[in-house]
Amino acid sequence: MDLQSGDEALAGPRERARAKIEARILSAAEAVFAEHGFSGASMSEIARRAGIPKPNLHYYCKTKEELYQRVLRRILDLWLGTADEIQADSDPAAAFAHYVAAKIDLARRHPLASRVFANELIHGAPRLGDFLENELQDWVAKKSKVIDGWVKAGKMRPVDARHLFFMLWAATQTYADFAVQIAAVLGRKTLKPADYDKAAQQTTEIVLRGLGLK
Amino acid sequence: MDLQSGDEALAGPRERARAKIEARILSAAEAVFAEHGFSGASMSEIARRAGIPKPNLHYYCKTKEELYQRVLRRILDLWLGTADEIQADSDPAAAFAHYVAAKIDLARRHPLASRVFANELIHGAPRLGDFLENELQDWVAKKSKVIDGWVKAGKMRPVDARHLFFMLWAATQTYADFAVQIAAVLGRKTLKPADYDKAAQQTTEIVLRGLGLK
DNA sequence: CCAAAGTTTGACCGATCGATCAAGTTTTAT
DNA sequence: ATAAAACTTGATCGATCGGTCAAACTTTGG
Repeated sequence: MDLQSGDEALAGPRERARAKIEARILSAAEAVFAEHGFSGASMSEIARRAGIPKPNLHYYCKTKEELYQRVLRRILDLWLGTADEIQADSDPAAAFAHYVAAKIDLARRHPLASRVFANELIHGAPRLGDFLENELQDWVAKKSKVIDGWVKAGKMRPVDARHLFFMLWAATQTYADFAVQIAAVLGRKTLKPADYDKAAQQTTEIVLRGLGLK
Repeated sequence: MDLQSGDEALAGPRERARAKIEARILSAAEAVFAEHGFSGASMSEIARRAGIPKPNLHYYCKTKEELYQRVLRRILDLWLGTADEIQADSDPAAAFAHYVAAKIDLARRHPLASRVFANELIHGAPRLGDFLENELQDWVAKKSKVIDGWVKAGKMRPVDARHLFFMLWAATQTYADFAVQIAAVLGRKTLKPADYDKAAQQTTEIVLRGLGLK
């Protein structure tokens, strides 16, 4: 037998199995939290959806609170990861078009994450810690300076950058958070790729024109 | 039965007392449902906030489900009651400006109602019945025809009316549903009247210009 | 090989939930 | 006045919740 095989030293079967099951747990938890909210979600259902007994779930995540925090953290990092295209030397029109497209794409590819975050906000963000006051505020301040610069340079119409972000966030994330409503109005069971494309196109059109960029 | 319901001024002291306590119950329930969602809300807390013992609450509303439905109904009627200004013979610019202002005003004056509704949508609208497929779809179809008419008459740029409504709903209701986030970014504890005014002004500005109405 | 560490699981606990009951009090109709 | 109807409330129920425990099983390191 190959006792000297080095593969296992880097990532033994146990470590790999643990990573795999933790991923299944976080995925199941995200889905259940998105569907039922924190209070409505039960550890039993999360365990069932993850395919493990409930005490086993508590072995990996001591409390429901800790599990929720881990799910939430992953979502916040996903959230802050967008809008790299809003830079001082970017072309405003292209940057906003790219940002809207990226946000709509996020709503399409990660609707559950968006819903967990939205649910947290709706209920007053009791488990968000200081994310809003620190990380998010800093993020907005940084990006707002860029936009203010564009305005001062005469590249776009004067605008309150923070309220502009509120509008962009709302207009894009609504396709994840309120997909049920949108699908019903459009007469569908679920949203189709063409719906997201149309959303991105029209939102971009209105916003660019509204900012004097088209 | 010689008594016709509906007119509280002509009703006896008992009817008036009942109307009063039922209003207190619905108000308390709306607040608790908005804060904790359906699952997270407890009949005990609703009773406590309404100032009555729990069994008394069950006397007026047999089940938590029934109480929630009554709260929800009131909200849906409030929701459908806006946008009377979107009529074929209206001026598009004035109509949209009025609609945005009315929606922002609704977010300011009834944030709890908006949050209960948003919470319901986020979790897949399991208790909305056929509201989305019937009442709301009809509402949107009617208003969309008006907008399509404006487009055909060359009064505004071509636009998908339904996606336009999704954008307007999102951009306005975000000031109710995600007020915590917006307040944090703006560095406030709660939103000020000036914040809502600025939101209405800038949203109107961008939308009108985006639709070629300014 | 063996003992320690890591992992899995059925059974179970106290707390809280929505809901009910039965015995009260108050109001209404006659 | 009186009985029926409407309303109030402390006590309590079964169900479900988050979480724990102890006994098993599996993998790891020496």
